Parts: sequence; structure tokens; C-alpha cells
Amino acid sequence: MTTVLSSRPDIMAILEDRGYRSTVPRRAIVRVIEEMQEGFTAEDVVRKLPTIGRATVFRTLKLFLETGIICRLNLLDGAPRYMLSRVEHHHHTVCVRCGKVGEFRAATVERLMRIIGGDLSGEIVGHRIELYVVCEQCIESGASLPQNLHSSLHMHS
Amino acid sequence: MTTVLSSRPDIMAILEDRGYRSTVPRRAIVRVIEEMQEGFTAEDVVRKLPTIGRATVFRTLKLFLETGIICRLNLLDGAPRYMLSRVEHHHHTVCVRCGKVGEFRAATVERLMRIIGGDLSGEIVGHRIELYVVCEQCIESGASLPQNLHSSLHMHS
DNA sequence: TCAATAATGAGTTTGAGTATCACTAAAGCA
DNA sequence: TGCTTTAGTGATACTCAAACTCATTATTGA
Repeated sequence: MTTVLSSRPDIMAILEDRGYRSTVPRRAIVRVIEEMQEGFTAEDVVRKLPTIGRATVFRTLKLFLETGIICRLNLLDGAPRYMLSRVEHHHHTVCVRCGKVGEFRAATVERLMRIIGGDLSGEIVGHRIELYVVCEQCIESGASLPQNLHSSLHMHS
Repeated sequence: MTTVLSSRPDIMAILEDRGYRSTVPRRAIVRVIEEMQEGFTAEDVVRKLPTIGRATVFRTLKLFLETGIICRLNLLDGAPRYMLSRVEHHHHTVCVRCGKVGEFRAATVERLMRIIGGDLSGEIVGHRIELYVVCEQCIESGASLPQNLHSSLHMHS
């Protein structure tokens, strides 16, 4: 009998179900990334786990990505950002000022995809939506947007 | 009196309006990227223009990106892909088999943003939507999707 | 407990992109 | 048209994230 401690699935169980081994480095990486709520880079993990080899961190993140445990966002300039997938199907909000990443779901999105799909040649097999936002904290602290961000992100209001 | 040869704006004119000079390397790069309809990497341009310095290519693409002449997609694994912005406000389709990039517009998208914006804390300042598709040619040639692509792209049917 | 092998980590390599800086060429003006 | 200013260029060196290699280690199932 197992106790459900949180709504998040047991990551090591997912891996073991797929035939991957439960190792010390993998468990350490799971522990670390569960703590970092607002997205992290590969380098963050390397820094937090100096005893674990660099290659192992990259390999493990790749594995987690392939198994859907984490997801990756390529945004702004710089290294890709990862975060735990809390819910099955979701999209991301990214604060353009502090870089904080959030998740959201919207049924409307799925309907939209079907509408657009009808107008396109070819077949839609997936989609990715990112919303660039200024988060509440950043609005409160009242700073303005960085120059050039709008065009370089190819954003549209 | 000028003759309009295509619906695409004159790129060098845009740059000159902003105070940038019309130089031999820039004109060469414009010529090359206008030929590559289906997206290109920085390395593609470097390869096609061996007489032009590497740094210049990267600087120029950055400039074009900032002025909205081209747009960038971070997708699949590998280097970012660029393409000419044909229309002001658009989103991209990417064929997951051949990598071909297309553009589409949808008024519905804008309405969707307003709906979602109401549910979120913070303020939406932009969005990015990418549709992963299998293009018509690839459907005709009939090959199946690569393994692992679905989860690693964090796609949702 | 042991054998098979998946996983690791140290070190090396790759490759995209940037920084530097002396040189070149574009543009405005005399 | 030539001159001057300075934006732009290109060769080179450098940075940094990420991948590769391979000998060693740890995990698992028997």
C-alpha cells in the first residue's frame, strides 16, 4: 500500500516502468528539480550537484525530456530552460522581465487547433504555445520592459 | 518612381530608413535568404557566402531579427532556424519530418489571447504559436513519424 | 553472490555564437 | 570629385553549452 503524498507522479516509478534503472545520480537530480519550481537550466542542476558528472546531468535531462517528465522552453537568448511537467497537457507563460515560467491549460486552445487545421494543408500533429507576460510581482515592482525585446522575440500584442 | 516587383518590402530600404548602411555583405545576405524559402540556419548562410566573414553573418542576422525582417524559431534539436517575415503578424508551421517552415495567420488566435488573458494573473505582452505538422509532400511520400518526437517536442495532439 | 550490462564520470571535442581590433568602405559634405 | 567621419567588416581567438569516448562502477535479475 502506497501513500499518495502529492498529485505529482513518482518519477522514479515512471522510469523503472520503462526499464530504466533507479540510480543515485538520477534520484539526486529528481530531488533537485522538484525543488526548483520556476524552471531551471541544465547548468543550475550541474551547479547544485557538483559531485555528479556533467555528462550525467545532460544525459538525465534528455532522458526526462523524452519520457515527458520535464519539458523544455527555448526562450529569450541563452540556454534552454526546463521545468517539471505538472499536468499532462499544458502550455507556458514566461515573464519577460524575471524569466519566471508558469503553466496554464485552456480548452479553447484545442478548439482553435481544429479550426486552424481545417485551413492548412498537411496534418497537425502537435502544437506549442508560449505566452509572454509581465507577472504580477514585476508589475508591482513597476519597472519598464527592456528595449528591443518586442521585436527580437517576434512577439505580437 | 519605383516599380513594385513583389509584395515583399525592400529590405535594404527598411535598413536605410533606420540609419543602417547598405553594404556589399548585407546585400549578399539579403539575396541569399530571399532564395531560401523554407527557413535557414545561420550556418546555411555562412556556407553559401564563403567570402563573407562568419561574424558578419551572425551580426547581420541579429540585426535583421531586431528590425523584424526575419524571425527565429527554436525547434527540434539543433541550431535555431530563421526565415523571412513575409507578413507582419503571423505564426509558424513546422514539418516534423522534413523541417520545412511555413507561415499562417489566424484572427481566432487574437481572440483566444484575450480569453486566456482574463484567466491569468499578470499581463500578456506577446505570444508565440508553433504548429507541428506533417506537410503534404511528406504525407504523400508516406513515411512514418520518427520515434520519440512526440514527447521530446512536448507536443499535444 | 555473481554475471551481465546499464549507467557513470573524467576528459576531450565539437560547434554555435561572441569579443577584439586593425582595416575598409559607405555616406555626407566641401 | 575627393575628403573625412565612422559604421561596418573580417581574421582570429575565445567562450560556453552540450555531445562524445571509453574505462570504470553500480544496479539488477538470476
